Amino acid sequence: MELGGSYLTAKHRLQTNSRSIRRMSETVRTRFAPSPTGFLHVGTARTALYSYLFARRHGGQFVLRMEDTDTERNVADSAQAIVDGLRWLGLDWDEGYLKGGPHEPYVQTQRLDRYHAATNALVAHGDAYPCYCTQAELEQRRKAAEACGLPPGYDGHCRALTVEQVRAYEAEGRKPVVRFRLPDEGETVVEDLIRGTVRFDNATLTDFVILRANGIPTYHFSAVFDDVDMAITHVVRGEDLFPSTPRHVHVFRALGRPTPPAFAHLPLIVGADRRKLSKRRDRLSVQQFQTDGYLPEAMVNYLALLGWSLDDHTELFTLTDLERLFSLERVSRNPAAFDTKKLDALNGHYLRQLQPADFAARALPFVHAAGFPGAEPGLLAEAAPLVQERVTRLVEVPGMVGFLLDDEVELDQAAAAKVLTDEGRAFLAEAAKRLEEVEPWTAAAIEATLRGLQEERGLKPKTAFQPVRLAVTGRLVSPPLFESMELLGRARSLARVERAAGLPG
RNA sequence: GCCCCCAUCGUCUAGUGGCCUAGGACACCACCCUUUCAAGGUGGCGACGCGGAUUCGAACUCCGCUGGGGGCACCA
Repeated sequence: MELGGSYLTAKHRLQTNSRSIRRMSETVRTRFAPSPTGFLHVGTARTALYSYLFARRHGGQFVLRMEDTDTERNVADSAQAIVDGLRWLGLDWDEGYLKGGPHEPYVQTQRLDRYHAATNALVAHGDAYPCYCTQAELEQRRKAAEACGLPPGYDGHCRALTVEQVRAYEAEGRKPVVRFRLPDEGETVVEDLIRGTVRFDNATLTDFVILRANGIPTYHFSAVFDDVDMAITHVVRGEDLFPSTPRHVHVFRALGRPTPPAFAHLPLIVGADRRKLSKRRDRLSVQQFQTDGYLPEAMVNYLALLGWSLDDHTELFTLTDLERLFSLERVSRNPAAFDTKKLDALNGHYLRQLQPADFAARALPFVHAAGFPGAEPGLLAEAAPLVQERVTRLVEVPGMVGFLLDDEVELDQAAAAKVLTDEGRAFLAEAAKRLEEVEPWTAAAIEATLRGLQEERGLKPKTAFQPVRLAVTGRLVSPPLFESMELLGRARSLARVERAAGLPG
């Protein structure tokens, strides 16, 4: 690209670039445009969800675009991590990154030639101009302005440079940026689907950089350019971008789209401390929730509820439900605090709803990772009904089924001291004998036998059964006892009961 | 400092002038069920930030205040 003198000579107004005129098509097109600077953040994920849902609800298209113009902050593999997160949540995109489509490429650093052509045209048209101010100069003037109580924005220093001034700067070896020229007077109106009509006084808006000295555009330009180029009809994004929207409105206009897309600025998600979610304080990445044992169904449901509601009582939604019911009109305007408790409750709900085989399949990786590489899905599926209503997250499953997987269980010492009294051990000894006779080895038969013995001895159920539970599972808290014994099998159950019976009190 | 947004139980929210002595969910507490832990059931605790104005009547409208959040980069 060329900068400098060429801008000054092209004083005539260019014909509006026909490519940038793109009527709002009837089909809704939304996009999710993350920066590959890390993992998929829960706040970002919610933005993606709402954007996706809005497109689906209206039979439109959902586009995935990578905004990697801050090359300093790009993190290797993070685009893939974001994609993985979206796929895990079940948010499929119709075109874009990794999928291609009519507006390729969908990675901004691969679109530099387009941005250059467009910024050149903007300069020629008078909507933008090269600026040679150095960072140090800007900083100095900003401070001076602030000292006088003036806004810290750009002061328009390079707005009307003479040819001589430009030559002088060029001779110094300065590399210019390109700034977008904003009106000094009047007001800019932003129409927002969630916030309504907001007016900004143009006097508070200052010229901003759209092309860096290194030839890479800034977000405020590339995002707008691509939204025009990709025929995006609805921009759904976080509220943090709301104050930048008047700038964008002007760039849309300059790019030949006098009516910008519809905007929907979502309220921010804040932490339990009501402050912006922070990588340091909060668990933020969708992947982290995945490895902590949350189900995508729960995550989607929770995120949907975090700033949106259907009515005064419906709380459970599948992604498919949401694709039918979601609406931006019902998005809340106040920032929502991320509350893990509610997520936990939803996760427990969805965990309990899973078919045993499905539950087993989802829990298996967690069981394997917890030190039971030999665990079989079949056994897990059998144990599922006992475990499902007792866990909140998948990571808790191994702890619950460990006694079925370990050849030997280690008895909780404190529990043993409490429960393996003389009375308890006597019960265990007799129980072992009777258990040998139980036929068939089913929970019902085991229960009948043990309950018979307990009543015979005049013991309270607790006094009788807690020692058995400890013997069989190693703990005083476990899945239902008789069902567990059935699953464990006669041989292992008996061995454990006998062993505990013989232990010294 | 300047600009913008927001304001109902601890949290997510319903509520768009009378249906509200403000509804639901999560959390919490109690009870029931029960061999443990859960799950489930029943009940309870718990909110319209403050001050004006409009109105016969304000959670709902308007103004001010207070409080919270966001933004003012060659980050997005």
